[in-house]
Amino acid sequence: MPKESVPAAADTETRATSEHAPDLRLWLRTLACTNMIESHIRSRLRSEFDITLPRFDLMAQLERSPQGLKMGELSKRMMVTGGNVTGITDQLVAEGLVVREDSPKDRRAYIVKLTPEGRRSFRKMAEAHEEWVVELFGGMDEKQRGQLYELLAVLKSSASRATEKHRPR
Amino acid sequence: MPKESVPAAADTETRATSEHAPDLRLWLRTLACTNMIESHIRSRLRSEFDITLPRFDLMAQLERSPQGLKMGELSKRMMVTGGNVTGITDQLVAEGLVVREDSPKDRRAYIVKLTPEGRRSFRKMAEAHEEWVVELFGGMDEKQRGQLYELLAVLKSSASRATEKHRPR
DNA sequence: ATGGAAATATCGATGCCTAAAGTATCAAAA
DNA sequence: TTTTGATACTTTAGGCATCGATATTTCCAT
Repeated sequence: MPKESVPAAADTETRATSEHAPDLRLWLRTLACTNMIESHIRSRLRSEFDITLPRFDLMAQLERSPQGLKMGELSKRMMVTGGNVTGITDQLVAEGLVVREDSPKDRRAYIVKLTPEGRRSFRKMAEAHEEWVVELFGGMDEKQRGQLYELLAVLKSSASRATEKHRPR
Repeated sequence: MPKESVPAAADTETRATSEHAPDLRLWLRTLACTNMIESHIRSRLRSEFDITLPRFDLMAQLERSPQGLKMGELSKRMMVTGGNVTGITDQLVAEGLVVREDSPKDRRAYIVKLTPEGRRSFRKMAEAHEEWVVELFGGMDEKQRGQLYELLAVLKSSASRATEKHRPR
């Protein structure tokens, strides 16, 4: 039985048509780039390290905070809800990459830490991850990357302002 | 009991630290912009039209193909797997926005079409959606938007080449 | 002190997404 | 005609994400 063909790179830009406003085309192109890159990274994390992006992200937070983090702090830093962190942490604990320790100060809370194996494992993955990103952006020259970086800052504050205006009740 | 605080805009850029390679910071900023915009759009689709982005996207495909599309065609155009399209279509059928008709030519296949109500509903949503995007990019001037559009084309082909090199067996 | 509000984490329900396996149909070769 | 392989779709299992509810603990105003 034939394996399902996979959406390799999620080129959302194909949604654009000539009738679309220029801003819409710009947005769809932005989305297409992000999807392509993120999907490539997900797929290599999976094929080369057998890990998912959310788990990698959680470990990245812990690597930067060797003293460990409470579930709620992880949740804030990763910008995801608490219930989500519970599940991802469960998985990493089961894999022996992370431990939950009781907080000595607050019996409601846990302190999550990388295990030695988790730390070792993460460092290898992070190195590869950075190389992939360098490859993905490697077709842009230094000046282009700088320009893009600046323009995205403008976009970010533009979008911030717009979302601000439409206040989340 | 306090309601769970929500990850409003997923600012992945906060993951960046000074030790990160410039390319990594650029990537995280790209991701941050996309997440912020996409999350805003999702949230407004939900609050103003009570619909999800995937359902909106599926309807957008059908709007552009008034003769209807087979499930497999939807899957290809939306760049998602077939099983996914099955689920989303089920929902839209239940809401009366879409119909599955038997293909007269091929008894394996369905033709999915917007219902009149689906079409009416989609047009209203699409108009609002476009306005939101215009607002979100409104803080950039014409020249900046043009530059961004061009730079993203460079990035897209750069990323394409990189993913090409690392051939998905 | 103590009673209520806030904080910490978990759980259950729901939705989107993939990969893999299963069913039905089609088309063409043996 | 029968078989064979490809195609169209569904189903199942697993992961990630949200939301809302709940249990426990802590904090604070009285």
